[in-house]
Amino acid sequence: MAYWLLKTEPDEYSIDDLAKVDSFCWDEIRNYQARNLIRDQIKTGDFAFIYHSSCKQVGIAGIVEIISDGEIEQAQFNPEHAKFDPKATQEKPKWYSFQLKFKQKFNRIIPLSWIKQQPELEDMVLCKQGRLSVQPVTQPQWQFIIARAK
DNA sequence: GCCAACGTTGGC
DNA sequence: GCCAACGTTGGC
Repeated sequence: MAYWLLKTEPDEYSIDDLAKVDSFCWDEIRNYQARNLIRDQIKTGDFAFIYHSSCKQVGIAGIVEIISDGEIEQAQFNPEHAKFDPKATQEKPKWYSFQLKFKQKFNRIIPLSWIKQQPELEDMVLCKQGRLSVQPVTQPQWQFIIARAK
């Protein structure tokens, strides 16, 4: 089982929105590093942090469970869709998505500023590479953050 | 809203 | 395949 961190702008879609639905398709990712992780590595039964970016309280807001492997994303084929990709074909899709479901909202956001201060978390992708919207989390990092959330 | 850091595009 | 120009992300 693997752990992940998923960024979202809460003004667009937040942990509270996730809590309202049975499941949700995490799509519209248009970054090759993230795409490769989704296509090749994300599996049913993995868990992920939901991270709120570009907002007042930047940080980790809660936990979701991954409930599908990576699957071909549909928006890329839809000319009406903002994320339509004219270079993608059914035979050669470019982008991938996956399904997830809400597990838990933390009582308080775990702030990025706190994460950056922890020596145990200094190797987190979040600290090293700001811009990756789907990123792996190691088990020690996951456990360390979970402990703080309690 | 600014702007640094990073990713993508496209001419050569 | 290099790299300059451009676009986007995302913290502050």
